[in-house]
Amino acid sequence: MQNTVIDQRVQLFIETCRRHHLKITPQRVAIYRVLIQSKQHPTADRVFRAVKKEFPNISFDTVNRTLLTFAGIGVVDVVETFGGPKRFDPDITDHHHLHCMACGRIIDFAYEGYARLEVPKTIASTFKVISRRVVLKGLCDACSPKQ
Amino acid sequence: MQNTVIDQRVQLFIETCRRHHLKITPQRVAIYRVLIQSKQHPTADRVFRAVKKEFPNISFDTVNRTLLTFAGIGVVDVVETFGGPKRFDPDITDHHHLHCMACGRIIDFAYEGYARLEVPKTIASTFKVISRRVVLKGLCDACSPKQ
DNA sequence: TCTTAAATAGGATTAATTCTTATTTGTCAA
DNA sequence: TTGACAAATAAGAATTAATCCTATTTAAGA
Repeated sequence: MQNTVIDQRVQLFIETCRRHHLKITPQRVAIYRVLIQSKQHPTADRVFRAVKKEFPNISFDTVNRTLLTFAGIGVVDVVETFGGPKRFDPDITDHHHLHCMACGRIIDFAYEGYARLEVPKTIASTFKVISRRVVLKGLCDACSPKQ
Repeated sequence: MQNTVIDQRVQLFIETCRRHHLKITPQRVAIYRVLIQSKQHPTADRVFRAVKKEFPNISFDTVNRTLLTFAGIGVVDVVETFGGPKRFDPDITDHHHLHCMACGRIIDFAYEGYARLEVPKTIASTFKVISRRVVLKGLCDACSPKQ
């Protein structure tokens, strides 16, 4: 990702924090920077270890709590998983996920064929839908048995 | 669920176990019976507490290990979650999920509009799809703010 | 019935997450 | 610019979820 793009996203992030009366701390900015540059839907521990390079005595709890705070104001998403530690997604635009059952990799994809996954009327009347996503389970290229 | 339906499903379950050379233990049958009668996508702990009524000294580990074994042979599914303990689904037919973000309830629904969630070609060529599901996040009836 | 590998119970261990408390630090108002 | 204060942090303790270890038991095939 380009530096200018990163700075733009950080700027938007800071504005979102202000709107929610969250203090702009260097830790929060560093955590957000790590997040938006990560491709792998990282766990809190992965983010922690990456941020630790810049802030050697940041605590795990700060990273974890911050990620949950970010999720609370909608700047990151907690990704659906099938057990194991929580994983975070800095891409909050509409997209879908492939889960490799072998290596655990989660791969983003967009597909206009799913663009309007309309919700059945019987559901829409009793359930307020906030987000919708197609989740595919399977085997990624690297994990598929080669013949 | 009717007793005859339960017995039929248990019979199929037993046959599946035999096909996979798994021993038919009373614990496994009891765990399976609890599962197919549960509507709430229970955690291992919930299953444990339910089975404990019948087997007062079954161990949590047995229940948990058994559930994972069942998932391995495909008689139950591990459901997608957003953190927290694993949850299990005895319904292995194609269906979709609503997740209430407030109470954590997971609601099954079927919808023929999603019946053929075709996979984009670019994905299908690099990823072997095993299952597909629409995951909706939102608020269930009980948790929606009333006006 | 006998043998044996698989499964279980129970407790210990590890992993993931959250809580507690003393200290520090952004932010807002003066 | 400074001071006050609520919010945020660091560090470690505590909790919850999951897994491992080992001695014992048991289902299933010979």
